[in-house]
Amino acid sequence: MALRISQSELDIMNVLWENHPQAASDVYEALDNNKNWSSRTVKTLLSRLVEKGALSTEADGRRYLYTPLIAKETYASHAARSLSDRLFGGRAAPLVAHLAEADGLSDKDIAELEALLAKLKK
Amino acid sequence: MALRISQSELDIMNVLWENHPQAASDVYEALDNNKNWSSRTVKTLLSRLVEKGALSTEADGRRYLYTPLIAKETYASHAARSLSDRLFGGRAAPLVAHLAEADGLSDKDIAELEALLAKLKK
DNA sequence: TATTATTGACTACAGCTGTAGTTAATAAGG
DNA sequence: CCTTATTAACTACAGCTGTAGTCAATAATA
Repeated sequence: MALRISQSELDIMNVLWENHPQAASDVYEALDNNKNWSSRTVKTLLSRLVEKGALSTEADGRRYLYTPLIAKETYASHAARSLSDRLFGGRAAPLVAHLAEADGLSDKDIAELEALLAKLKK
Repeated sequence: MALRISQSELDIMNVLWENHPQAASDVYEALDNNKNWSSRTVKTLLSRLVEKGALSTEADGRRYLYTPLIAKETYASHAARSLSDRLFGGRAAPLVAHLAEADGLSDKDIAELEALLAKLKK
């Protein structure tokens, strides 16, 4: 349930949510520009995610291909709710207010949110 | 900058954001119903928050009174942004969408968000 | 076939976290 | 004044995290 995914692990998950299955080396390269980890570090994080049950492996010759076992949606909903619970007593509005304040919502963001709200009202 | 506040520490901060300054024993009692920590644990968390620069202390006889050094708003904005960055590429709309999906926005939430958006558009 | 590169398995290690226990000083109460 | 309760300081310790290094097997290459 709790399936705690750490910051660094989340970077790995994001790569695999984008595209999967992928081998460790693929993940390493997909991260390359942003992160400055050694390939060992990527391997370690992958192993930990497998242990935690966040990734599955499938053998591909001598190596593994990794695939997320939990959907990004699932994790995201969980994380979003957890944040709003812990900081705002579960209220979404203050959270959005803080996002807006932190560096502003674009016009596109605003339009998207309005559309979303309209849909929710129905 | 990064000022990492852990889950448990955040529970302490929430108590002190509600009301401050407070002594360790006050914090302990304010938490009592929810959490099942020993008073030692509360003290440890308070000390760590002081070390981290999240709380200041002021002597009150033989004990300390604790006061937050960072505002809840500041921390909340930071945390909200960090989550949306790490999961949604900084887009607020998907985050709200996930909140909504996770257990629904109340009518009041929706009204609040609409008001907020209206204000942002100006 | 001998060498080199790749890969998973295992090991490392310090700092953070959750969750206290122990000690020593001191304040309060009888 | 002696006993008890309170409080901060220090210590503990396992599990998680960030960030790799080493080893051994095997695949690829010369």
